[in-house]
This record gives sequence, C-alpha cells and structure tokens, in this order.
Amino acid sequence: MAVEMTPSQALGLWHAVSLEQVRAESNDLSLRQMAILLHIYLVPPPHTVRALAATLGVTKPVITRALDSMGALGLVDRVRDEKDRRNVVIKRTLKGALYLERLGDRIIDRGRQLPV
Amino acid sequence: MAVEMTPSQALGLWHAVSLEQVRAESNDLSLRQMAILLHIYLVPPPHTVRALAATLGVTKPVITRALDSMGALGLVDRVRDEKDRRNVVIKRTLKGALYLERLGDRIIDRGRQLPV
DNA sequence: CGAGATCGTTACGCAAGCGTTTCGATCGTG
DNA sequence: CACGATCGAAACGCTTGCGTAACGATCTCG
Repeated sequence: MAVEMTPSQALGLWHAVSLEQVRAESNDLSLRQMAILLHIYLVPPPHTVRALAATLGVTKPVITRALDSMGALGLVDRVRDEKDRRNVVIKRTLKGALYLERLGDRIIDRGRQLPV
Repeated sequence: MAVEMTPSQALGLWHAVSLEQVRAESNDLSLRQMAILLHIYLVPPPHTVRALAATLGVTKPVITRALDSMGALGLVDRVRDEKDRRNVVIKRTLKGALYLERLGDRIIDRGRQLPV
C-alpha cells in the first residue's frame, strides 16, 4: 500500500518536517549530506565513494567531504576494504541510526497531524 | 484524513525525494532556505524578516541572506511596506510557486511508489 | 614485472553561509 | 519636535562547501 497525498498535504508535510528539523538539530545537514546519509542507511551495503558519487550525480570530492563532516559528527564510519585496498567501505553507526530514527518519527508525527 | 506511514515508508519517502531533488535541481537550497520558502508559500501573509527569524529560531541576518539568495533565483520578492516603512513584506513569485509545485509532484510521486 | 587504469584523497582558489555587531531609516510617544 | 525603540540591511572575520586538477596507493593484465 503506497502513501497517498494531495499536493497540499505533500508540501505541508515537507514544510512541517523541515521547520522542526531546523529548530531541533543545530547541526543542519545539507540536502546532499542528508541524501547520502539516507542512502547509506536504506540501501543494502556495501557503499563506496565512487558508487555514491554516481548515484547522487556529483563528483567524488563531494562525497569525501560529506563523509568527513558526517564522520566528525559520528553519523557514519569509513573502513578500508581489505579485499581491494583501493576501496573504502562506508559503515553505519549507532549514532547515525538514532539520528535517522528521530527524523523518521518526525515525519510520521507530522504526517499524522496533517489536515485532509 | 491524515497521512499514515510506517517508519520505513517515512524514511524511504525522504530518501527518494531528497535524492531526486539533488539530481534535478542544481541550485541546491539549504534546509533553512527550503523551510523559509515553504513557510512563505504555505502560511498566510504578510511575512516579515523578523517574524520569519522568530519562527525558524534563527537570527535576522540569516533571513536577510536567505532572501538575498532566493531573490536572486527569482523564488521570492521583497517589497517595502508602505504602511510602516521599516518593514519589508516578502512576496511570492510565479517562479517560486512553480518550484514548489515541482517539489510537491515529486513528493506525491515518490509516496505513491513506496512499498508497503 | 611493469605500464596503465582505478580507487579515494588532497590542494587550490573561490563562493556562500554563519553569528555578532553596527548602521541608517522609520516609527511611536511624551 | 526630539528621543528612544524597532525595523531590515551591511560590515566583519570565520568556517564550510564547491569544482577542477592533481596526487599516492593499489590493482589488473599483457
């Protein structure tokens, strides 16, 4: 069963969640960082820099920098691939999982509160 | 009737829309800018810099700068309030409405394609 | 074994956003 | 009419992210 919304509900949902996200989390991930984080946690591993860059349609340094900053926040981790030591495998963390769990809760809450 | 979602659907929706937004729009609004834009278009006017700052929980220069950059993109407009010339009233534009219409379409489409 | 391809990272110069502080313009009120 | 309050914007120094172009490390394969 898919999620059905009217245009007003769709934008209202985005509005309410964005607003609460801005107010609640001071660390303010960019849209790109958010897309990367969600991709890492929702798509089956393994994840590499190159594959993420291709998926997002951006250059590799963008991914490297995003992993730098999100790694500093403890949201993701990097491990060298021992099978092919050129690769870096991106790992999930407990903190990252909790961060996305909070986001998911906000989306569900706000969705529930939307008018018809 | 509210919008009901499972945790997996909520994050899946955010993931799919963020990903498509990154790939489609090169101009990459920040989360704050997006929240401001949605607020201007979804909440009844008038909107002022000060009120927006209070709503978002940020300082006034943040709003000024966001309006600068989104104004340069044609997504919003600024008009001096003739009743109280200290105020600036933020106006919607056709381009901004179309931008959000595209976003709304993406949200609806991705919501529809979500698995159970 | 060695030349070329591929991996992620780093270096570089630049643009954009931040928070704090200050500013000019305008209003309200005594 | 003048003084204090309030509005949004500008100035300042700083941090972060960008795209392009390189780089060292590692793998592949003739």
